[in-house]
Amino acid sequence: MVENSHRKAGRPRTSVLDRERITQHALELVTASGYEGLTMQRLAKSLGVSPSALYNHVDSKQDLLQWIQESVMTQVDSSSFDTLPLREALGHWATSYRDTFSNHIPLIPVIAVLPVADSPRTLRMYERVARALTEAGLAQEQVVPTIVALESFIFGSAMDTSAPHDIFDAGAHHEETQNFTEAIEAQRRTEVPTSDASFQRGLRALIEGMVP
Amino acid sequence: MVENSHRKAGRPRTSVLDRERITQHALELVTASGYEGLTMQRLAKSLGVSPSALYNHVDSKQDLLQWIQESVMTQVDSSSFDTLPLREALGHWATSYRDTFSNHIPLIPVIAVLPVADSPRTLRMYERVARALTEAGLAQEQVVPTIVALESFIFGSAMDTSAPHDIFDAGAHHEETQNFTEAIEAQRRTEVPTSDASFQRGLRALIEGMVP
DNA sequence: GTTCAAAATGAATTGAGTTCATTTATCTTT
DNA sequence: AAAGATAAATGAACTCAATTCATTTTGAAC
Repeated sequence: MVENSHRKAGRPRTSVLDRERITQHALELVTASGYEGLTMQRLAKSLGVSPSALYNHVDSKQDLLQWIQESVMTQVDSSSFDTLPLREALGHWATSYRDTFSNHIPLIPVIAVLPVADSPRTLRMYERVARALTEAGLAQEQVVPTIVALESFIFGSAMDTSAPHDIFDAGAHHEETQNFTEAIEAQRRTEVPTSDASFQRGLRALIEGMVP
Repeated sequence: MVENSHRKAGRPRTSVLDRERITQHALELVTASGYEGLTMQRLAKSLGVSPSALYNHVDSKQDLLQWIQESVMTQVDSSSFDTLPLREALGHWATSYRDTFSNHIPLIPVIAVLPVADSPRTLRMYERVARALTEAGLAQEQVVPTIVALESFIFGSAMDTSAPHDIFDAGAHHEETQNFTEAIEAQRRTEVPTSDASFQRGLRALIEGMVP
């Protein structure tokens, strides 16, 4: 464990690095060149420091990804629960959640498996949604399954946004896949991107089917 | 591209390796020790061959993962569309799909982004579902969004199954997250695993809300 | 038997994350 | 002001991936 908080004795040299600066530079790297571009070496260079110096502050790259998650989480907008009726609020929140993580897909497998206690912001978000669902009269034992189902759909949909637009091209197999091929064509004619149409459609169904 | 199929001239030595044997051994490795255990080195050793020999048959590890995907896809059961009413059939299919990929989570980001033309079996599965939806009278331009929404939910839910059971422990933050904490407790009392309850609940909502 | 080309080899390359002994710099204490 | 304590930073090294390439092996076709 790395501790940078309560210092006691014999002061060391003042540090160039701290969690905030590291996270900020990591996010800049990700924005500029994606998660493939985020290596400890490059991050160190961006901070003007040697790679090993990072390990005085972060335990591992996994750890760094958690810091990034916590930061990215601030982009998810939960404010609609204060201003809109439940169903609309859920729609806004879910959309914001998906759009945010569309740009941070490699975080998803990390998040999906990590204890929420490590991410206060995530926890606060869950609490806000749970409160809204409870106040709307949803049976208490259904609150968590409802949130998890929505989140699973959101994560899956976020990954879907990174699919190439021609992902469904059947290539050589058009004859054997008539129904599917024609459905693709029909959808294409609507001129709505498949991932958006799918997200809207699924989200509506989930909310109407699970939320009072 | 690697071609092992139509041979023409000057016969070389008979190969120890082919797609089938490579895929089979890769799957054994994955089953035995997960995807972290699947390295080209270990795969080569399992096949009694040097790592570089693999590259006469596979272009890259990505390629190998696609082979695995194609093989794993056979475990997804689409037969219910021949025997059950649409909604029940979708339920069976989706459940089988999720259960299959619960054991192959690292494949999900690979699949989600890859052209389906590269996976004949996936394509056939889509065709089967598309046909069922079309025959049931679903508007043609809604067929693909319906499938994609279901699949996003399935993938997200599959990832969720690998979460630790105590993922929602709020740790030190119980006071600030009353609603959520109590919801967790209520859900726990049902003695149904959270991931299963969530999947059932979301799946029902999606089917009822999207399928005639 | 000679030829030819695919298959297999093994050494080398690249690039990642991480560790560690050592040095640096600054605060605290005397 | 000097000494002591200690976090921070360094640079070299280590491990372990995937992948490449020059070379050798080998078995079918002629």
